[in-house]
Amino acid sequence: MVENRLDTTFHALADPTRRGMLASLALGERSIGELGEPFCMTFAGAAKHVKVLENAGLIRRRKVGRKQICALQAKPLEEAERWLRQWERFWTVRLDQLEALIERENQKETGE
Amino acid sequence: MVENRLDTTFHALADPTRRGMLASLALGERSIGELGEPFCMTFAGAAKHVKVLENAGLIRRRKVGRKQICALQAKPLEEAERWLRQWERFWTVRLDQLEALIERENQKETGE
DNA sequence: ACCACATTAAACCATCTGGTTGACAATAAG
DNA sequence: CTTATTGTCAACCAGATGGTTTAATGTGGT
Repeated sequence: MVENRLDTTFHALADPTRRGMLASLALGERSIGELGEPFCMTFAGAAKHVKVLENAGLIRRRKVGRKQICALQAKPLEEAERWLRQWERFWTVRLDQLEALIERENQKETGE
Repeated sequence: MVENRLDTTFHALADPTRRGMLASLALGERSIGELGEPFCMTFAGAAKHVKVLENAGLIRRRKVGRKQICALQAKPLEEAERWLRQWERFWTVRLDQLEALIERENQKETGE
């Protein structure tokens, strides 16, 4: 189901555990055990999240002795951010006109 | 499982059909039928995607006659973009040093 | 009143997800 | 060699997802 790069990137980011792991990696490299430690979770469970991040290209692993050291790989994040930036005008330029329009509609309809 | 705003936003974006619907909405308002039309899919199937987008706060609906007119609502996109921008330094400032480091590691290990 | 259209809701299905457990492999250390 | 550490793999589970079909609702047009 998940096919292209944006799919896998956004999917990887749609989970607080994985975003936490990325935040942890932002502070420095971590082994899988270290990455999973903050979350109440089995080692194998954490390893699955790591694999999702790896498949999305968001981290890179290298072996050091018996440890797997993970490091952040931000390229896919850049692509995702570029895609999102495409929509910037919809929350800036159009905001004023949209808001007026929506206000008017809300008064007529739900009034949320 | 899906809890906070970033979760629902990223999850909604992790699907090409839904991103396509957003792209369609970028050109103007659309009914659910119009949104689903480009994708080989049942109406009910398309309506489910629309509901995901709505739950993520990415679209807003209003009733016009017997149609449900959907309009883009970009606020959550802005939040997601802001979160992603947080990582910008990892694909800019650190890129040079990281690349050198990774190169050295690759030569020693896998050589991917 | 009646029919066609736009949408909703519910039941169902296959697959994916996020998590567990337990068995196993590889490496460091004693 | 033996043992503890670090990680992989496969099986399993409950629940979510993405899709279908079918039946029902609401609305507009005639």
